Amino acid sequence: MSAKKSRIEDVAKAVGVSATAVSFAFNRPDRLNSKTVTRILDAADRLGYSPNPLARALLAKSTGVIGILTPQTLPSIFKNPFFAAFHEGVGRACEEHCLSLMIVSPASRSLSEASAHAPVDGLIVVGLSESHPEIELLRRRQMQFVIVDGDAETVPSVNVDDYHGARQAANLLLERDHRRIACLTFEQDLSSSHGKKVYGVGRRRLEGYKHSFNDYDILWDDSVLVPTAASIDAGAAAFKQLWKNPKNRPTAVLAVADVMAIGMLEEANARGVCVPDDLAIIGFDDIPQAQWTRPPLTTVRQPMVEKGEIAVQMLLTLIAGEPLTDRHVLLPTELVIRKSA
Amino acid sequence: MSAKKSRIEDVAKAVGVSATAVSFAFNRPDRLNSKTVTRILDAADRLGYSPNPLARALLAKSTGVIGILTPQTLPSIFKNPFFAAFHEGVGRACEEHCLSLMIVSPASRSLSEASAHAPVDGLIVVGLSESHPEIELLRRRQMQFVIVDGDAETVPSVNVDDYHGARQAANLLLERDHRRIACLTFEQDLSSSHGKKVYGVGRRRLEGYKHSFNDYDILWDDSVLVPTAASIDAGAAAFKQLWKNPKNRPTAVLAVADVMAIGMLEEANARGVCVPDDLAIIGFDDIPQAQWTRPPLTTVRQPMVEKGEIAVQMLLTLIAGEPLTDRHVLLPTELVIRKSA
DNA sequence: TTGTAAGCGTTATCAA
DNA sequence: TTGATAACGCTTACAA
Repeated sequence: MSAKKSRIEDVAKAVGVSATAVSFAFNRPDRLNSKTVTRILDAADRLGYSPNPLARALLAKSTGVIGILTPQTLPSIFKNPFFAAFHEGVGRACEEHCLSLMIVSPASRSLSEASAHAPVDGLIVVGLSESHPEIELLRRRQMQFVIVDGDAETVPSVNVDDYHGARQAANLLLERDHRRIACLTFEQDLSSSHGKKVYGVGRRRLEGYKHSFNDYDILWDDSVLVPTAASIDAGAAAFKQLWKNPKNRPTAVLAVADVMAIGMLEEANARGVCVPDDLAIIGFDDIPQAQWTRPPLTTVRQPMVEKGEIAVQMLLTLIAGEPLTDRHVLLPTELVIRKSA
Repeated sequence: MSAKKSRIEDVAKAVGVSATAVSFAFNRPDRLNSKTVTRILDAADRLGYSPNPLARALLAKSTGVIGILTPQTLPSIFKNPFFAAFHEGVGRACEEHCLSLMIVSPASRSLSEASAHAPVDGLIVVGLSESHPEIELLRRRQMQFVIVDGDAETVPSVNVDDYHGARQAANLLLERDHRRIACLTFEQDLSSSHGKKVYGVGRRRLEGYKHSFNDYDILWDDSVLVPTAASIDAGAAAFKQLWKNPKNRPTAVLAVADVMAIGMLEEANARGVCVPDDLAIIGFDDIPQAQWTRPPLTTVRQPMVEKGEIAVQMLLTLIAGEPLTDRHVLLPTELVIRKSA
């Protein structure tokens, strides 16, 4: 039915020149007689020819595409406002450098397998630490990449000051005499690989909470932890779980992500539990929605957009083979006090 | 410094076999002595080898990546909640088929130029009609693609019933005796190419408004149109413009996108203008945020997630060379009455 | 069970 | 100003 895609040879034959000439017409028009260029370009247009990007990239060893790799599923990434902001930053930098962006889907495959199939010049890996076995593989394959939101000593990385952000959040609650505080953690925080906690960010936030608890001589008991997926729904579910047993209800909640906090807050509202009087809530991230909840969410702000921009810049200097002035960027966090705590 | 990426030959030499054998070890392990396979895979692992996806794709004529192409900039796409929902649907389908997703950046280039550089198996084109010259090019290049939110008679497309959604929105206002109504339109709606309006969706929504105006014998005057970018900020700016001249203020606003409506609503709130009493507002899309505004936004709902899913499915059958049962999908819209009108 | 050789669609080098 | 030829890194008949 539909004619095959035309190749460089087809154009060459149609015009009566060599393939080289056609290539030149597209890439170095100056090296050809301008009349020839016109003839070639005309024929190309007529035949609907344009150079195969794959063949081109194979030779150039560059596709003009960078990828984002993270263990989460595609739909959950797009549902997550943190990623929206992060992508905005990444997108800004891509735009600036005429790069396209690929969101690599781990799907059923392993991360490294997925990334091995991805025709990208480099990868931004979100939420995985250097010690993760999949990361180890990327490195062995000489893939260029930057870690975002993960522990890294060797590999270039971008992180925010999770620890101090978390301390400020916990301190606010503690100062206000909360003593029964639950923590909504990332699900991965409790899993480990080779005896090391895999997910650096959650661990650092948890450590911040923990140390503040210590300062106030509150004994830390892992039973305060509620592993929660990064979504509104999961936050709502966490509320139900926490509220089930009337004797054991917390007076406050620290969430490692705003989405969880917002889910919890909405569910509390729906059940007639008053925030912050009956339950104080503090989130983390300061996604735009945090301002619009009722009451507005107290949270720890991190520069999500900037994080994305910086990650791309680092990746690009890496790809260019230039030295990085700062291999481990640490961006500040800041407690934003609104009305939920 | 860093050793070059290892190629298939390196592995072959290390093991003392041919490149073919290495290829087989990865792709048809059954065709090789299982011991040989192990030796090869071991060596590959040791050398950090994995097949070059570009070379592979060149041969297979397939990359396992589909692209999304739209005239907007990358950051504005990610800031736009409509795309978040749309991407969620696209992501769901990609996940299901083990596909990765590429967001093609037009950046400074023309759309067709950008897409010509994209190593994808097919494209979902959002917001461009078939008659657009860039689309014409895609087609001539034998690129597989599906149009979303754009007029199409030949090319497969996914759209929602913009016209009737818009009519319902306008009718609600008209029934409630609003007579001075402004319309926030997409910026592209007023531009045209070859004498045809380029952006089908906005045109259809506008036509819906217009016909309802006619039904109520209100004369349509293009001065009610306020071209507005698809962002909260632009919506806020539109409010300022509309409110500038006290004699000319509308009593109601129809926005072709929720983001515009929300920007307008927020700015109205900030200025002490009461919605819906001083100004009624109706949006379009029903993004999640529409429920959380104060007052909650009355709007026209469209199935954004489903739209994305369906677009991918169509694209995949197209790529597979199979016939499409329905080349032009039209999804329903529905007026959601909340409190802003 | 393994290897040889051709080819995927380009671009780079060098010569004409 | 143009063209032959050899890469790029892999897969796949076909042969051994």
